[in-house]
Amino acid sequence: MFSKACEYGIRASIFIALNSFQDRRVSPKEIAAEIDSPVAFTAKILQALVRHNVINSVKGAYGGFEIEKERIKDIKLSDIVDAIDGDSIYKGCGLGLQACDEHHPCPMHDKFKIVRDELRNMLESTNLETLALDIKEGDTFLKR
Amino acid sequence: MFSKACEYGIRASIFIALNSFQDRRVSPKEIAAEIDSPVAFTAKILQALVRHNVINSVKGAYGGFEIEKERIKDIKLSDIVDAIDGDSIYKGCGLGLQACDEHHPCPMHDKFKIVRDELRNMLESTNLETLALDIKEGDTFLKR
DNA sequence: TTAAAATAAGACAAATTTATCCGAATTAAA
DNA sequence: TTTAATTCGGATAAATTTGTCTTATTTTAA
Repeated sequence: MFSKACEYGIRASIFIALNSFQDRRVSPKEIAAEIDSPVAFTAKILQALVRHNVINSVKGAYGGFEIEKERIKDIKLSDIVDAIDGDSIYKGCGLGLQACDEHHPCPMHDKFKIVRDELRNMLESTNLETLALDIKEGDTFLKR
Repeated sequence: MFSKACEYGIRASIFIALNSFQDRRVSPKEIAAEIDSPVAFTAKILQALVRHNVINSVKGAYGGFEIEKERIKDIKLSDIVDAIDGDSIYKGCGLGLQACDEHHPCPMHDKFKIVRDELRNMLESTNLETLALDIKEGDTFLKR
């Protein structure tokens, strides 16, 4: 469904949000350990998230990655997916046709549209705050 | 969402079904031309579909690919996806966790489950007959 | 029996994704 | 101002997916 990069990106963003609630910046090393991902690859993904203004980075000693507390509730899963995988997963044609739309539908179009819209709605209505709070409560997990 | 191989596989299967209704066998060349895909790669995918008993092949002169007429309505999209991409797309964890389930859920688990189940239901309730008939009516298309 | 028309299968190549490594740039504290 | 702790960026490599090519095998018809 999502690329590995995107999976790591979502997991990393949740972990960063969780720490930002406590004003803690985290390093790629700490993030990778917590979400069980390759460090250097994770660092690359973090840079992409910084470029897309999903997270912030602070260079130098005592630096690390963070998200402004007030923005945590405004960051949606779709923002992260957009930044890493683009929007084709919840906007494109299920059979990969470039020109697929209502006027020139692929055979799966109508039925796939329902699924795709459900996915889009889910990604656009789920924010980092909600996800981070569940982790905090110990209800959900970021690895295994 | 689906791999290229899977997209080609679905489109090819629909085209084969369409021709099998008229007792016509089709070649990889004809299929690739019709669904706008690379011939040799498509041929590879067809072989995988044969191995998984989704379609039949007949070797030698006057051979080609076909589906027994009576089976067309019994072949579901999920059979094709299973054969080429496996079932992880509509059964696995959205964040790629191996151990994600009700007892050890990832942060997206509950919300993703709804989407995933919708996808599974769609794939399992859509058969080749339905898809082929829409093409026949000129309502839907296999390329562009 | 031979030739032609097909699929089958495996080796190879290109493109993309996933992953690693290293040096440069930046920043805070000593 | 120096040092240590960081992110940033680019080069490289490994793995996977996508795609090509060539040779075998099978089958029908002449």
